[in-house]
Amino acid sequence: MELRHLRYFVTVAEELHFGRAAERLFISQPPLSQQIQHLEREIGVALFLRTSRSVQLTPAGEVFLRDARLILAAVDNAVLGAKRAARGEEGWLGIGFAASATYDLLPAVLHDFRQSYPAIALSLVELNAAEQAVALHDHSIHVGFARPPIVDDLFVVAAVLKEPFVVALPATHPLVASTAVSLAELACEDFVSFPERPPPSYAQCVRQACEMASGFTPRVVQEVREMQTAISLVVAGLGIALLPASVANLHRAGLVLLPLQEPAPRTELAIVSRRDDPSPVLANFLAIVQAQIEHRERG
Amino acid sequence: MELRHLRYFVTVAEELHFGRAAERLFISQPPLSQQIQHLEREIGVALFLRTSRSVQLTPAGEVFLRDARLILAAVDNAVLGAKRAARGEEGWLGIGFAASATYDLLPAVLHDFRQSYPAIALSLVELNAAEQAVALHDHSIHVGFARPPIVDDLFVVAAVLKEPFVVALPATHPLVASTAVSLAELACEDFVSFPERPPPSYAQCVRQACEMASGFTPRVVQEVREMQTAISLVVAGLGIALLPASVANLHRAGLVLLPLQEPAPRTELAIVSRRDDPSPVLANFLAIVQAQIEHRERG
DNA sequence: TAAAAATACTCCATAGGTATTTTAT
DNA sequence: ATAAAATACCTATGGAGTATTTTTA
Repeated sequence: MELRHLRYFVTVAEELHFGRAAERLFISQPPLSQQIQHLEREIGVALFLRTSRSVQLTPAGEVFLRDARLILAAVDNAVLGAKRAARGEEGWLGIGFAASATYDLLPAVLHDFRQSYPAIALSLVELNAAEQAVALHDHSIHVGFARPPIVDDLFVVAAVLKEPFVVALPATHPLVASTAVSLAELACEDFVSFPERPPPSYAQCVRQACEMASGFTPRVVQEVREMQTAISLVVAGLGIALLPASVANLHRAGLVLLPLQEPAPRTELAIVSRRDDPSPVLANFLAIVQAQIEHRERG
Repeated sequence: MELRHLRYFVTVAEELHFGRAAERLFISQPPLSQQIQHLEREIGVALFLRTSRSVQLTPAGEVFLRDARLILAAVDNAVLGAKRAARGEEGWLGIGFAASATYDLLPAVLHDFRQSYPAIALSLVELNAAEQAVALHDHSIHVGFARPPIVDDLFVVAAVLKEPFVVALPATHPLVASTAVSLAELACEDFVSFPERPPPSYAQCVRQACEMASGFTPRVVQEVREMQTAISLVVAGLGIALLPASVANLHRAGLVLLPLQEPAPRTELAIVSRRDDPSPVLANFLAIVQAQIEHRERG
């Protein structure tokens, strides 16, 4: 069976007259009769009751007519869907993000993207940089947000953000009176930090920042995975933490966030995707990210 | 576009290899490549990204693959549906029934029919005999239950029931002490009855029964459309009524139903359908009715 | 008898086959 | 160098056209 049979059948069912139906289909009447016969023979059921004076649908024909119309509409719809998908307006986008990834840029980007492409299904999954690389490889995500350095020729990496650090202190800490803290002042503090392995990781950024700027290695008393947990431990007095500035959104009673004295090291966030990913959805997403970044740099 | 294109596309999408896909489709590779190209040209979108070493779906191809599979499944399903409809297992059946039609046979028939053909949509509508004739003519029902005589060459009429009358009396009526009543005893009673026009009607049956058996014409003090209403008026003491015996199911406080003395006239119920209706659903329904009748005659 | 569907045949467009070329790894 | 898709060209199936017959209202 071919769509031709369905198109012909629907037209005959609408006209209930082979001659007029053939006219509408821009073919002559005999081949139309034949095609309908082929169709009936193939499905093994009479669809029309014909006399030389009248054509009417059989009950099977009525049922088949409904289905045939749905199928033809589904075909048109599939073509439109493919076109929409080619424009990146339909489909899905898998996004991986590190636990340390911005609590500020990502929500804004997601909001903008939803606004522009409401029909795209978004799949968000928290992954560290190494997991993101694997997920990009096996196509389970299209894009990842992670801390550089990310080195893989399969990927394109674009820096999206250079955030200053903030020092997270419990409200009881002697430094809370300061307006800005220098890294050197933190050399003897206990640190709450994050897993360094596998690299690249945010914890690495923190350690390198301390080593480069002030020559000390932070003494980590507690390792956690989530920003939220780190803050809880700081509030509980287990230590202090260096966090990306965007966590300012996560204010909490008993928590004080102080900026570092300039010139302060910064932590970078990058967006990673496959160089060979042709997805227009991805292209649209990257464009939205770019627009959001530019908007921030201007505003 | 033809279903061939969809079948070929789905196979290539499954194999991601034109050569193997062609093998599975029992054609050679070049025409397969061509058909996919035609498809892509027609919908104006690339569905595959090919190199000489690899074939992969574009995002548009992924979306189109889902739709193409649904369409091909819908086609198979439409064929099965038509076959089921031809066997009278799918479709709909419009049933008209007179207000006086049995409160006994019809529910039993509907129950049996539902049991055997659960996928048939039933459309029940209360119509008098004249309205049923119109509805049968314009195909808004397939079958009607009405009182004979029904004379129209377009129709086949089959008697399904010959019911005795029962006399409906208020509990306060002097005759309630009797075990059976003769029609002659009712000559001077006030009657609650039903519209005689348009014929044929149940009210005609009642009048003719009285005239033939006892030579009187019942004095109708109130005309109603529904059996339920007639019973209410009888209970309220406005008069008596001759009802078909099947209303015994509609018992009510203050209502007494008495049989007529034999030989008593009977009222017939017939089932009417179009002689030219080829519907296997109708055929199945008539068979169920027949089976129910035979079951009653035996039981 | 007339309108309309079916049949008989003819033709050609195009699906599909074979041979070969191109391309990317 | 090789595997695989694309291209070129040929063949033949079957869809569509024309002429005619059959059917029934």
